[in-house]
Amino acid sequence: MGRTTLKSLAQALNMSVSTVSKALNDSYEISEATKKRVREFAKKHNYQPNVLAQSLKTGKTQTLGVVLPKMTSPFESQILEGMQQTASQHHYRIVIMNSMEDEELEKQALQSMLDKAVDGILFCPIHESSNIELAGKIMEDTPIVIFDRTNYALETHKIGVLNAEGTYSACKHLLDIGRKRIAVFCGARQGISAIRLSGYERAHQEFDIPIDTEYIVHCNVSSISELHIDMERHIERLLSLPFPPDAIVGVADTITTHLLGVLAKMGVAVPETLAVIGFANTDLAFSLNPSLSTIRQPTRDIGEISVNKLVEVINKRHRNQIAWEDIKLPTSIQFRRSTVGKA
Amino acid sequence: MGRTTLKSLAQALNMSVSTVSKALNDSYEISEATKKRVREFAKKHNYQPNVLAQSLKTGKTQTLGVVLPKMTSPFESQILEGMQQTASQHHYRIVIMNSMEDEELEKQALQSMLDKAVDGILFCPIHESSNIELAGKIMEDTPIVIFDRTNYALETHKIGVLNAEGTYSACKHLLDIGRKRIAVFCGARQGISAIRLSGYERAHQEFDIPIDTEYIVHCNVSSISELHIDMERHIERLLSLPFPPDAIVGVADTITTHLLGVLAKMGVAVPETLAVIGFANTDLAFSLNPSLSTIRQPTRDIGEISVNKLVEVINKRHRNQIAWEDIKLPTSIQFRRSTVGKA
DNA sequence: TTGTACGCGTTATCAT
DNA sequence: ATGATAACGCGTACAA
Repeated sequence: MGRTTLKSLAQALNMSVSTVSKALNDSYEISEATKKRVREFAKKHNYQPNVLAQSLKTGKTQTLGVVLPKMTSPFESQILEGMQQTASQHHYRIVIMNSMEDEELEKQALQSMLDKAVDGILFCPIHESSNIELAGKIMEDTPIVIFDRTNYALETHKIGVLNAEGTYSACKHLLDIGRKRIAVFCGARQGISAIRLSGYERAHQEFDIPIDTEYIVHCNVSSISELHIDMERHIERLLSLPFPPDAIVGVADTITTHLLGVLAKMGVAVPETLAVIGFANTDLAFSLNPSLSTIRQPTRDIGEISVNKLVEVINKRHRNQIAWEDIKLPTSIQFRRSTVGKA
Repeated sequence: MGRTTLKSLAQALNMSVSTVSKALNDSYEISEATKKRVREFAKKHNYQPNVLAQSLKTGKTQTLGVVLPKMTSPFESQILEGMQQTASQHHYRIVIMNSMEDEELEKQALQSMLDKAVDGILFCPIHESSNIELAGKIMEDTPIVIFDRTNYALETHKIGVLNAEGTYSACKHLLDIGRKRIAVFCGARQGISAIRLSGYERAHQEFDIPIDTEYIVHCNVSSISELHIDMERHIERLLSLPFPPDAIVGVADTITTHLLGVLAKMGVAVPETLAVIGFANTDLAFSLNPSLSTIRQPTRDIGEISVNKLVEVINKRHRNQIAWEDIKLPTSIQFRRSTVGKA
């Protein structure tokens, strides 16, 4: 059996295709009587309009593209779920392209969006300037919204978090509870990591505590095993300093969570010897032992707002002269045993 | 500037649309000379075929739909990433619909796939019979592959894991290291949970150990906080039995990981008082303290094989008389300190 | 109020 | 080897 189309409906109902089309689209030029007849008949034969044909005609695909570097950690999947749900409310579907932190793959992903198969793009770039010209070109006819890694030189809406604030609050918390010698474990020297580091610096300035550069650690995050080795090395070094730190702040999910594992393996007492806090969006923070104090990002909101903003732009008549927003959502801190102890 | 289309190319090159089309599709009826001319010109004006028009014409969308109950835990996102990558290799894109464990939403998700906007569907059902008639109907013209929750009464390819085997191996491991009183923490009484429980039973039969029904615990998994409360209650009960258990097996990711947190909070020594092992696909197993022995599912393979099988069916001429496969991949166990101690 | 005719961009059939 | 034409399913300006 062939699919029910406008044509088949029209034939069966003995009217023209356009009448049926208009009736189903609730056009004012069609009488209530026929509308009802058509609608009922269509429902009975459960007619589903062919979205492809619709899209071809209208130029709208009701599809949003997401390009992001990875999607395995809870942070990304929470964002994705937020996007998915919000998009769904706006009657958009979502196609996901994983750039896998690879600039060439990212290029391909963006390219494949260029063929007018999406109405808008949610983009989390590999780094500050990855595929920037391409992105700019795409933006000429397809709106792009940047999320998470908002330090990207494209004039458009950006949705991220107050990264420096997060680290600042974590440090302030540590200082408040008497930990004055705070080490910080970063990833790369650039990007978000650097911004988060600045919060560390500000906290120290405010509390008039000089920063010991020995305490600023850049970990090798090329792989999990490398990370473990490197962290262990750094911890050993730090603990053998004349003035060893009494706390560590992790500025990325992977770093923070694995840090706790490495410390446990090394037999370092947390929080007695070293208090630990850091960015982490895992639900398992509670299950870690000691339970982990975390800086949480509002992932769901990031996803939701990104989609809302994108849809807003899509529906806007004149895309020039939009006042682009650089939205920074606040992080929230949860104090658990890794900083405050048994309480 | 308008988009470059076949028509605009044809005009500029002063030939017909069909010639250009054939040239770009490398048709044998076009001379090498013109092919080259056309290709170069198209590249220069970076022509991108309109996939919508292509799809409308060919009936193929090069899109796969994924319908799954949730996507926030690492287990699902690992599967998704596997699917995404494999699909990409086959030149398919992926659209994801989240059913959020809700049968009505699942119905909508499936419905929305019905409009011929996808070439095939990767489906992880809410439960054994959710939307089964609808799925059957869809299968009449769009192939479906079931993944993960393979106890679903639809005649098609299914890709899951040897669930009973996993629990069996975990129990065997515990028995081997001298833990003879094993409790098991399950979720619902049906579905995968029940299957995994059967592995528990088989292990006991084989080792000639009678099963104490007090040891079989069904947790309230309606929410995380409920789960915590319920688990704590059960653990208290178990430990005050005349013959308390000396090990616990968790048969679901959430249960296993949160179990460790609850035990830590209660101050129960792991593995001294209770050894813990269970299904869990989190990378954080290492970071948990004690590090967690886990039954791991080959998530990446599940995603990859599901897509491969689906694409295979899509490309098959005669869809009747396919020998449907019920693929069960082996799980793997990683022994860590939560069972074997400091080693 | 309803119907006719055309076009969206592509592929495919049939002439030339 | 190349070109004219129809068709995919839909929306819509225009005619009736």
